[in-house]
Amino acid sequence: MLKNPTKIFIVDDHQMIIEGLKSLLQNEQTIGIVGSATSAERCLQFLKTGTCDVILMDINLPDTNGIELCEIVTKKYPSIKVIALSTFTQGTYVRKMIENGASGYLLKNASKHEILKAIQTVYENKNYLTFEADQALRYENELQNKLPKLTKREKEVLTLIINGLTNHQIAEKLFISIDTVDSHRKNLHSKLNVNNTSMLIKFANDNHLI
Amino acid sequence: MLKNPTKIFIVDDHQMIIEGLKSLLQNEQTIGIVGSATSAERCLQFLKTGTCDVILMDINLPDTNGIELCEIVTKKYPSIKVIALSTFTQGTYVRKMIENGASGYLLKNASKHEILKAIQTVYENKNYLTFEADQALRYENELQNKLPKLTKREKEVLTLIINGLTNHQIAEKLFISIDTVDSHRKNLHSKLNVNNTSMLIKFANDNHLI
DNA sequence: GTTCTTATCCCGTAAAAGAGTGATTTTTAA
DNA sequence: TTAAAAATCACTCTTTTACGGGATAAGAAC
Repeated sequence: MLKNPTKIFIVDDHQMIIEGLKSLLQNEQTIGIVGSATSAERCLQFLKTGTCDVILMDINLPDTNGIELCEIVTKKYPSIKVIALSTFTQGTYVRKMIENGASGYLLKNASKHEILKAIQTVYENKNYLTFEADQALRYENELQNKLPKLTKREKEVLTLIINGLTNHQIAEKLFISIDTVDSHRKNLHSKLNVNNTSMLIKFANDNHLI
Repeated sequence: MLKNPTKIFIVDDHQMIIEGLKSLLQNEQTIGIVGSATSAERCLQFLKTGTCDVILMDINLPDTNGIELCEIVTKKYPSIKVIALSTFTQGTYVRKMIENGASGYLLKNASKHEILKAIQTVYENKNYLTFEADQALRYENELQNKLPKLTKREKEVLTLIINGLTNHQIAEKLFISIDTVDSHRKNLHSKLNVNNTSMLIKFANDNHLI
């Protein structure tokens, strides 16, 4: 008994990656590559007339980024599953793709075996995260939970501090008193456990607070 | 009259890229792919027994990075030409690869035509830089020339400031007087045209001074 | 051999930031 | 609706920066 092959579409601005994937997958009977695109726009163009089951989608695209494209596609075509393709496993990327409807996350050094497994898994309505992506996600959650929560105003003040403004200038910009700015600053210091401006900036940069 | 095909070796930790390049280049009579590796170590392993004319080399490798590998290969096997492969065109990368012996720089979204041209160019002992890499290099040089030159001590002090140390702590660490630290700080301010610590840090970060 | 750069140090003043404590109002959430 | 959290402002005091002057010695550059 022969199944219909799973229809795959590839979006990546690197022609080499597209060729690589085609080359890796072309001899598989269970799947068929129905097309590819090097930009978000061309991908959407294809979907107007064509169809597919699974999209292998690069995160870094020239026009729209993969995260937005993912959102558009999964909302407009709920039956299509998206697997994110990336060189990196930064927790934020993984999280954003999942939040925007991706069902899977693969690294570009994935083996043929892993790619096939990912495709099969998402085709069965399950999620597939490559090991590193899963780790990154857990790690990010862990970190995020350990970081003190800054209020909206505190973040605002912190941003201005990082941009080189003095308390006086910040006060003017936000239409508040210098004492208030000073209060926010003191709270930032005690929350983040630092005691001068440069340590504050260092902490913010190190932890991508802004 | 038939020429011997140019022997190509590929180093990239992404199996997809290797497959893509092979797929793109396999039908070219002028070149022949003699092998590939997913790490610097395996590349060096190959070169002990095998040979090639041109190596297409990814900059970001798991073990040694491409910049070091490039240096090793071009010193040990001067007849081999290296073309750097990268997703990014950051001036520093381009410069470092060229400094370490690379003859070419390609982006991973290069077309088949450009790849062939690059291979041919470096095989003729000339250099090939993709447009973006060339631009990035010029831009970096331009920037570098515009930036004020900091002395060794000033950079040292700047680094410590960025790490959150006060003048007092810096003075202790460098075994100099607080007044001296203050002088360096004043010079940094006037050279970089800023007037407080956070602007100083911002400038340093924005221009990759440290 | 003289000038320029670098690194060092000192003085003094004013401004800014750091730190403690307390208090009021508005928003948010339980 | 009531308690908690966030945002606001005020006052004091200390420490740190910012910035204006200098000055000196060693070494590099010319």
